[in-house]
Amino acid sequence: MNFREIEKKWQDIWEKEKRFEVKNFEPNKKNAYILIEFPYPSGKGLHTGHVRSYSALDAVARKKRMQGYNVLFPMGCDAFGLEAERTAIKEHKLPQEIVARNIAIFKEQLKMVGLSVDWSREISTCDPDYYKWTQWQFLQFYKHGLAEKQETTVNYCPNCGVLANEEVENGFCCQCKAEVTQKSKAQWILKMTKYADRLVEDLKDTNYMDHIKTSQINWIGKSEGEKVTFKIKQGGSFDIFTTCIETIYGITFMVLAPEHHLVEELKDKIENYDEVLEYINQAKRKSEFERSELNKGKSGVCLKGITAINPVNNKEVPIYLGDFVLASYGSGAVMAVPSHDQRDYEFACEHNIELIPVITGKNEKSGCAYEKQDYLNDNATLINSEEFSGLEVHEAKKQIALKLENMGVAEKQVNFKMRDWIFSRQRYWGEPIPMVYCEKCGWQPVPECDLPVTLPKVDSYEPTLDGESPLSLIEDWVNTTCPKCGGKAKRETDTMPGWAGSSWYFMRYCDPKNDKEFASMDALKSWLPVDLYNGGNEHTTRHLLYARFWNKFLYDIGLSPVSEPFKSRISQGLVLGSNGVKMSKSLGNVVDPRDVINEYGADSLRVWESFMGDYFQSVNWSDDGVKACNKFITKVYNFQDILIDGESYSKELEVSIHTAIKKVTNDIDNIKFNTAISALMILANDVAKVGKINKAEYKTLLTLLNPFAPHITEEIWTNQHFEPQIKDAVWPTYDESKLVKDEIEYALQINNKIIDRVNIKTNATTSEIEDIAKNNSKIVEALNGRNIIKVIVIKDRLVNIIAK
RNA sequence: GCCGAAGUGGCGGAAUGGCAGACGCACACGACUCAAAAUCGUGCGGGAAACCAUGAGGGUUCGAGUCCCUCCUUCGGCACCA
Repeated sequence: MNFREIEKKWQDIWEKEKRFEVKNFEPNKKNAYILIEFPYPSGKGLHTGHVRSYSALDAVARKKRMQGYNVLFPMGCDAFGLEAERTAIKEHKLPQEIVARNIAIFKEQLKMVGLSVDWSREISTCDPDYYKWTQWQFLQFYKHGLAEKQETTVNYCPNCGVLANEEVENGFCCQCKAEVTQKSKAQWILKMTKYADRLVEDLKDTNYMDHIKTSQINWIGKSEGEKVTFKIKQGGSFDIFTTCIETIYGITFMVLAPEHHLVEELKDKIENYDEVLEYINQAKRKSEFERSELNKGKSGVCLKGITAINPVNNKEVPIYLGDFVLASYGSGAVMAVPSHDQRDYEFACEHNIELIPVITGKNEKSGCAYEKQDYLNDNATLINSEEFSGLEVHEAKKQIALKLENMGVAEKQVNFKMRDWIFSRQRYWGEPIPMVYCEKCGWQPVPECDLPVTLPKVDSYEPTLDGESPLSLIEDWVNTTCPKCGGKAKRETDTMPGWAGSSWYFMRYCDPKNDKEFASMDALKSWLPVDLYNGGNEHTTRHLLYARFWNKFLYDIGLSPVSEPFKSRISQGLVLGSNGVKMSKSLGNVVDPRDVINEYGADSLRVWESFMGDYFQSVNWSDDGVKACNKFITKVYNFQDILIDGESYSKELEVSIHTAIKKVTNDIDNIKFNTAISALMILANDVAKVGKINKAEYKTLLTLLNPFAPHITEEIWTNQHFEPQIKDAVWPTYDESKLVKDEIEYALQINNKIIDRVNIKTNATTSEIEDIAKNNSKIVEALNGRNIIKVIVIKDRLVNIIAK
């Protein structure tokens, strides 16, 4: 049988019929929105790992349609990004060309899989008709005060300009191996932190898998504590944030981020300023990630000649710079309590600073700090803390905070781990940020009627050495007029990050051709929220957060109908190469779906990808598995040879059929595709054993298999002239009463050891079952006169007799 | 370092706290064949057995792959979260 030929035939028919095109409103039908993260069309094309989620979610979509839903199952491309730009530079082509080429490959691959995608809604983030609206939405952020320019640091390579984190390897440029430093730069940011609380709070309105909710919550990282002002003896003051105010009497030093403004302000008073400068320069060479690694040692330098005053007892303590303190979190300064914080402890050991224990309960010589998570559980009390000594920790926390607040040196503060979203990139291949700078009027938004601000086509779009975007070199594009005063002005040359376009694409799918607005409210109302959103694990924190934030903002200004855009979110496991390593071109373990489809057919590939293992876990690719699924499909195909008449299920297959319907239905709903396929294989085995199958049974089998193997099932269905056509077939339902067998086998145990197995009538009562067990001859023999202490009856499973 | 996920036969993996290994691969034997492939049938964790087996060690329970604690290993994410 030539699978490929059959599949091509049906794919052409579907396309010609526009079988999967969907209307926004379909009277008498409920809408369902099934979404897969749109792929980034890299030059590598899709590998069999991508096909796993596509075939799985396609099965969900196809089943939903047969259950009477109006299903939106769209596809598009996340086309802006670094890789296309790099490839373009390497191949001396335009990124536009590279992307067009990659999209063509990717579409060819996807179409061969036979997905029920509505291709008429296809979008691409680099299409001006699309990014016009990304820009328009940025302007709304700006107009509502959520976008502004702020000083941030960027990775800077003297030869290659600004680098992405990804391009920095151990502090060196991945291209030219030059040393990378951190450079200060004004960049556009979106004030996502304003939404931090709601982004945590509203997770309760979603059905994300628990670990995904946890990831979101941890990323946002809300913590409540005190902001405390410390005076500097030599003049001035600074703020710190702490969640452990109860340890304030244990402070033996303070640590500032190397970038802290005090260093500059107090430079005349710092006795070892040269040494300090040297340390700051060193810190500039490290990325935040490197600085974050505890095992890199506790580097730091003492600011000699200046000291801080602990407001609680006026004690004078030294101030250090330490690169483990980040300027971007809290106030860029911490109070250090080495007896009760491990990191402070290690820093103190390194720099020979004293320890003052202020909480009871732990041997001081244990070589580590007695930290919050431990002492909070120990009902510990304070020591060495003046009037607070003897208080239980929770009480001390309250009273110390109160005292400091009354003194006017502290206030309650909520901090978030999450930061505002740095939205500028000094890159060519992204959406131009639609802002104009006028000497007189400052930053001005491009008038909405002038959107999109299109990317100019240029010859050179390599990053510039002055750290500006390559767009800055295109003078006739940069120079423009001020929308406000009409005078000379310059365009913003930074572009948006790849995350921008992907933060709202699911909305555009609802109304992809709209040229009046990014999507009409009616269209959005009919589809949102997305019922099932699937994507990679690597996107369950950042992309998901950005998209939720973006939507929440649009919701607030009345442009999105829902406050949470995704009802549920799942993430598929990776498909690794057959050697158990992530598929990559350089390792030569990439499997192209086109090769598999040409050899075994798309249906075999799809069934195998569903069957290969738990959807959420990673799994190794195997060719043998495709072969096995091909065998299974062929077996179902060959049932045409043993087909007999019959419009209702036969007695012989009735239980098998109802069992399969129940299992496949529930398993698809619960994202357990592997056991759904297994249930279908069991049904096929039962049919083979019986040696015949009637029309009603075959139709049900084909319907259940259709979401996974849509081509071959439609081929068989059409060959046999089954009525109605499969596209109008209705998903079968099962009858619970038909699942009940007359008898069930029970294991009879004594003290958890199996003594015998017996069949017991399904409708037997617990006491009847107990009696059968007690009177069983093998049990009686094994008991050998021992006393029965307890009998445990587990319905449909076992009886366990506890005897002494 | 932090956050998240996961470790079950030769392999991929099943298993609402209840008979571990469903379903499939590989393998072996048999049928069909001159032969092979395909197909069909049988067997298939270890052990002669008692028993032993779900990364290691503890715990809860009549009963633990599943729940709790301590470790080890692998994978994904990261912006040290004070």
